[in-house]
Amino acid sequence: MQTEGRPRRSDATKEAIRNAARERFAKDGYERATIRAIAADAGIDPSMVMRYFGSKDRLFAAAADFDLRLPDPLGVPREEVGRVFAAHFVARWDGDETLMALLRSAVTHPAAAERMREVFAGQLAPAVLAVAPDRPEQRAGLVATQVLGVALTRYVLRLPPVTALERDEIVAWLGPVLQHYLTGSENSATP
Amino acid sequence: MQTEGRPRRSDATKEAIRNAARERFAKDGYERATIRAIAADAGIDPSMVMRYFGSKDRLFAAAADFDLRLPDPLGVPREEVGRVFAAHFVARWDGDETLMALLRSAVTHPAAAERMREVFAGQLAPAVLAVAPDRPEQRAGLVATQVLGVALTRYVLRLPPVTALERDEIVAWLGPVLQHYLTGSENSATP
DNA sequence: GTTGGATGTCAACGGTTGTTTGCCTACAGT
DNA sequence: ACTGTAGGCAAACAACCGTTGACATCCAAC
Repeated sequence: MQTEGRPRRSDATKEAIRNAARERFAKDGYERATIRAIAADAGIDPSMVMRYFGSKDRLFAAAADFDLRLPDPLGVPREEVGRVFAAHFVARWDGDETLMALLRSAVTHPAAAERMREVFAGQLAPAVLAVAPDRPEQRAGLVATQVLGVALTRYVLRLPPVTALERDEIVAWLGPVLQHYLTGSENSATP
Repeated sequence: MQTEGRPRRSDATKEAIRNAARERFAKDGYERATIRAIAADAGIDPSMVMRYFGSKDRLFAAAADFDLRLPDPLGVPREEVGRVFAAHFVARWDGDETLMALLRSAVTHPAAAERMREVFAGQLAPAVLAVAPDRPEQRAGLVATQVLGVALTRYVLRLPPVTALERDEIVAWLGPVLQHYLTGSENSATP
């Protein structure tokens, strides 16, 4: 199957729609992000969105293609992997609003929730497996609770004490916790 | 101001509406939970919802009145407060769908997000203050990240590794983490 | 028994949504 | 220069939303 033909004149429009959709989904969630508003942001007619993406669902799928870009855990000392992961996640959340689009939409839109599950099962779980062969899925799940909890309270709910934290402070607090989940045991305190 | 008159015949209807609204808001979030669907669940006409609650916003406010029911932290030994809090939260999430209604709605509805901030500022922060006078708001915020992260991944996103955990296992993993946030310091590992 | 307010139903309004259809324009291949 | 096709726009569709007002019905107080 050929996915890349010769560049077409409409590629720029398609890209503009995708970008506008990402912003709207990130800011408003799936239901409040209307095709009309997305089209207006992209400077074109709503029907163009349908022509190029078929439906709102498929537009969302195209706009919410997310890559965690996790670092290779084998490159860092085992006792620092928690801090490295924490630093990576916090930096990743700030630089890309795709996760926000995914998070805001996943709460009410089943397909978005499924995509979120795929991201963590397909990207986080393998990385955890490389550092902790003992019950890796469970550890990956626990890491997800803490990491998504920060994203939720900081960027979506905007709890004042959490938004007030500096990135360094978050990393300093979260590092030992993720280390606990990655290399600790159920009954141990933080390592 | 008198808030409680003689019992009226409509009190049962009002209560039925509130219960149906709580369920719908918990399952579908604010926008997808329609007044028509709520009224159908309660077995009455949609216009009754407007008569008794005025608007959808005020119905939500009435249905999402949430109490964390936190235990008094002064009643438990200082080194066990993390585990006690963890056990309480996990049990609290299971028994009451009001938090789910609040969480699912807060992601897209600003008023619901504000209510969520009030709950944690007004109920969690004071409890934390009693056990940790040093930077209590910050610690309360950190506890919120972990606790809401579990609620999000377990009950909303339904990440398989998290839903698979038993309540005891969650408490065992979360206890040291909350203890870290409540009584630890930024650079310490073990509390 | 009559009256008056509380309780409830029915139908409709104005607005917004995702999606479809028809038509016009502009450009690339011949 | 001509033509076929891709790019783009405007209008409309059917469905659904929150909300409103007019009208029926019940029950309690006089």
